[in-house]
Amino acid sequence: MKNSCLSTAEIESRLKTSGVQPTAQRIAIARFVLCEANHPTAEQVKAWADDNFPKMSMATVYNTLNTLVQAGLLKKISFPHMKEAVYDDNVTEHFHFLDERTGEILDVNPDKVKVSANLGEFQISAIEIFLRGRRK
Amino acid sequence: MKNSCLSTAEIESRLKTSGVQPTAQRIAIARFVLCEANHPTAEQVKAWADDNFPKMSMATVYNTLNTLVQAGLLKKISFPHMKEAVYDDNVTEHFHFLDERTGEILDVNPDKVKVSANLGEFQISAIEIFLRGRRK
DNA sequence: TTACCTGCAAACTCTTTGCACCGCA
DNA sequence: TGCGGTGCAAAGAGTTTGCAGGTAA
Repeated sequence: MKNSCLSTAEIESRLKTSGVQPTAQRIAIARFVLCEANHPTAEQVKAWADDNFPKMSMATVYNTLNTLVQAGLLKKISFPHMKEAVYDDNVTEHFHFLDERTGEILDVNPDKVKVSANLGEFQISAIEIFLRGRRK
Repeated sequence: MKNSCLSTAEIESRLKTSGVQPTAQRIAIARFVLCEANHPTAEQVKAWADDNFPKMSMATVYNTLNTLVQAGLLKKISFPHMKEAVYDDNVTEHFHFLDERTGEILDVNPDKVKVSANLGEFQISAIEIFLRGRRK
């Protein structure tokens, strides 16, 4: 579990602030993705829900995740090495590192990476970086 | 059409060299992807085939593209802004730039981009960079 | 009451696979 | 003749959507 974990009440408040009506399903999923999970897929959210919530359908999982993305609480990301999308609770600009040994995705603070590109007549508005490697 | 365009005979020779039996369908697709197209999707290859080849099925398009990828003549890539895969005839290391105005994908020579990252205990084995922007 | 959310199933897109047929070595 | 490639259709994964019923303000 992440150290920045929030209480149910805090999740509810964040949902309201973002204009999302806080239903039981939304609070549960938001809490899981924002507090417990690390770049989960919809499948993983569903698996968690099956163990911790009575009768949640896959459609509700997707609908809820999409709602949270639209509200700006999550980012939907697709990585080159997997076909399913993952949901990232870190909505600030950052990069990703894949530990090829464990398959784990780690966030990389942009401060850790220096990039400079000169594309002549093309003006760059955004940069996405995906690193692979392993623990030394 | 790209300036590095190859004749049918040259394509056939490249296929043989790569251990791929040069059938009519494979020569046609290889020539299109290696010479005419720019990061095409399977759909675009199929559309081209419908106009330039008698009766080629979607399965053959996919099978052929996969064969060419396995032979090392193409790379299959998925970009964050689209769900279908594209096929890249540039198999050397390089990055990509999306012109947000036209949707066009441009290859970026690694020389044009300087990256340095310090991830402490994590050793980086590969870097993928996707740039977005527009022509000035 | 009314708007909105949920569950289910069906649809949809992209890609792969099973199988019969066919052609070239 | 036999191996391998092709075409077709069906299956498959991931995701979205339509609709009926339910729930909360």
